[in-house]
Amino acid sequence: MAHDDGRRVRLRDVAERAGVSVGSASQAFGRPELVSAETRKRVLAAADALGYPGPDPAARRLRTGRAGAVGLIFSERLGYQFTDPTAPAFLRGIARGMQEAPTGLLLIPDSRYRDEAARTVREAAVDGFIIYSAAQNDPRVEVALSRRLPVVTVDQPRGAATPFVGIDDRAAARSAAEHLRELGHERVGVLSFITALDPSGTLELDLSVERLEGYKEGLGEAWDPTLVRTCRPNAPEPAREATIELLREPNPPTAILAMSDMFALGALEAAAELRVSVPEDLSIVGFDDGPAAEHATPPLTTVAQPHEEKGSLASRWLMDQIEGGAPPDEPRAILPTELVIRDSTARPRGRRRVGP
Amino acid sequence: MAHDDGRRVRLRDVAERAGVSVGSASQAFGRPELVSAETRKRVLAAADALGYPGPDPAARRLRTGRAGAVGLIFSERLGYQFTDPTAPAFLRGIARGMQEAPTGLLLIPDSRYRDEAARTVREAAVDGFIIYSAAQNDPRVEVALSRRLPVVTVDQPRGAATPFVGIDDRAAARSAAEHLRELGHERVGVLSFITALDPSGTLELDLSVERLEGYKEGLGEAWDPTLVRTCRPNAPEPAREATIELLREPNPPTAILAMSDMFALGALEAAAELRVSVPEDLSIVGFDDGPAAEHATPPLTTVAQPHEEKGSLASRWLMDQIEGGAPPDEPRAILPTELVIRDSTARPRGRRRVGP
DNA sequence: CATACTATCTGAAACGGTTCAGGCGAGCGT
DNA sequence: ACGCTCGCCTGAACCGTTTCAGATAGTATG
Repeated sequence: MAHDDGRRVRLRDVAERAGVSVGSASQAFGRPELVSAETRKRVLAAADALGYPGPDPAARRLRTGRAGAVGLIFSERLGYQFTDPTAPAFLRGIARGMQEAPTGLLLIPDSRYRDEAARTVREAAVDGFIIYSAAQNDPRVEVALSRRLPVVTVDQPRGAATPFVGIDDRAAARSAAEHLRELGHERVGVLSFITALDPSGTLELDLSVERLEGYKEGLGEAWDPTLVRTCRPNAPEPAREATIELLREPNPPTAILAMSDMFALGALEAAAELRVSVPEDLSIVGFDDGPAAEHATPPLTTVAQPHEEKGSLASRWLMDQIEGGAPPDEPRAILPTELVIRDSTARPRGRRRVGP
Repeated sequence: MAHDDGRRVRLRDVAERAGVSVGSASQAFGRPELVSAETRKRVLAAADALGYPGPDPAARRLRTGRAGAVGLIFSERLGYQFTDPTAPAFLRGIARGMQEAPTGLLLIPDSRYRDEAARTVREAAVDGFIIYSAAQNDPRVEVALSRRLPVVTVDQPRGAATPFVGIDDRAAARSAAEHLRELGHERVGVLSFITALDPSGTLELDLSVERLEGYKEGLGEAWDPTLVRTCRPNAPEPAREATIELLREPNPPTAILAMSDMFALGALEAAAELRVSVPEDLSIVGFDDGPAAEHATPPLTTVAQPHEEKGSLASRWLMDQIEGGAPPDEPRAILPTELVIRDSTARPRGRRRVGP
């Protein structure tokens, strides 16, 4: 083989061997309709003989200005976030929104050292970013914005001056709380991501503040701040512990509002452990309606949100910006949520019907 | 602002404004130790004033030859694969293995149109690929290999001449089968990804062939091909249906070997539905030991495999190759598996102890 | 037969950085 | 005062493509 001296094979080498100009060689790969079939064949043959891996993506990108990928900025460290059973649906949505153009998705892990994560964002070869539920002060958000690329924000942070896709967290939470009130519950525990009062407030997600407010509004006079427990991370275990704590109080709650299905699952475990039957002795409402909710025992009453739609809308908007240049007309979508009532909620035991 | 005429701000503009050469401006960003503090400050100030987004990643990459990202080739379409509860652990491992270098992870979705997926692979701006459980004939694999970049294969396909990380699927499956034999089961159903005889054999994963062989070996004379059911996709539902079918046979199996925890979960559902109690009337063995296994009712006996280790080893090997250039000495790691026995398996009911 | 196209190919100019060999003063040892 | 070293900076080459304005030749048109 002629050029097998450790050097990378370049388009120029291929062109040379095929006896055509570099320009033609390039066309042979990228725009077959511009060269004769004969030429194309020769170029391809030469490429094959030389073991040419195809046009270098970086060079192409430099010239064309398109990276063929979008960056996804997650709220938690890569490994951890994927624990969230909600992510798959979201990703599926993204994939659907990008279906047309063959586009890669660059996950940007939040390293323990935030500077590094920010650096990854700064250096990422992408055409745009989707920011998915990031913390208010995440440095990656700022860096992403400073890249002057199209950006779509999902869920968080709400403040950003970019197209936004999300839900009405407050109203959704309120509906969950109202459901419990209507059933007659008067002592309601809350499993929260974080409280407004959390000392490490730096990581604060406004989403959770909204939900907390929603719970409070929906609960009305039944709202009791002493029954609020903060759980982290978003997994069953911390919720299990918190629930056990709540159930062991002298005057335990008859219902639990969980900010995620994961928390609800933890609460379910706690109840089973303490032989408290759900929903007879304890009602539980989750949030998310992830895949597990339906299959829990008992099936979970929970707030359903359109994870997949969030993803597909976000990526479609992003692709539109990348291709068309212009942001969407109404750059703010608040998607509908729905309280789906299954078997984990009921009237509190011994509760008389309200009325005369 | 001087250059705010729609044109992108280039390093040259920054240098000009700061009154230094392009070279110095570049150093100011990339290698601060090579310029005086004074110069650096001026450059940064100029960049700030001009709204310079930082060095263009594509240009940098073209010059330096490093992309700062690795590609991950999945076995299923982007959206779907993440349904596999095993993926998070694997991803976590990858993230851990890449911790040092700030590196992105480019997910390469398998489009419905395979050519497109292959094109994404060909054009991806990455320094290497991790192939994770891809089908034998997946065109993306071939394309990835032809890019002449470092590659590490995980689980699948086994044939590839690249460093490989996996488990001994056959031995693992065998241990599961032997466990049932030791308990005294003689009719054992199998829920398989696919059979060797599958007509659409094009997608065949050798992994599942190995497992099937392992089951067969472990079951010995109890092996009965008529009790093998093929389920797809890897989710509870198809397994549920298959199990119901099996249980309704005239002479139903007393145990089930499932090739994944998802299948085992489906079997569990089927049993509950038919009021067949587990493990008394039906033993079930899963595969994977994903997060759900432990929390299933009853907790699942299953083959545990080190998902996270697979990820971290693969990414470490890949990074080593990217950085050092040389593949690992022993480019083949078979990680240990373990049969973890929980409560979904027991002696078949009415089964007399073996002996005189 | 001259003219106007059409089809195809060529060559060179970007694209936006990074790197590196040198140049230029200033400080230092003697 | 001389020669060195050292720190800092400049300028130009180069990374591997794509694109685009011509050049060329062959073909259809009038």
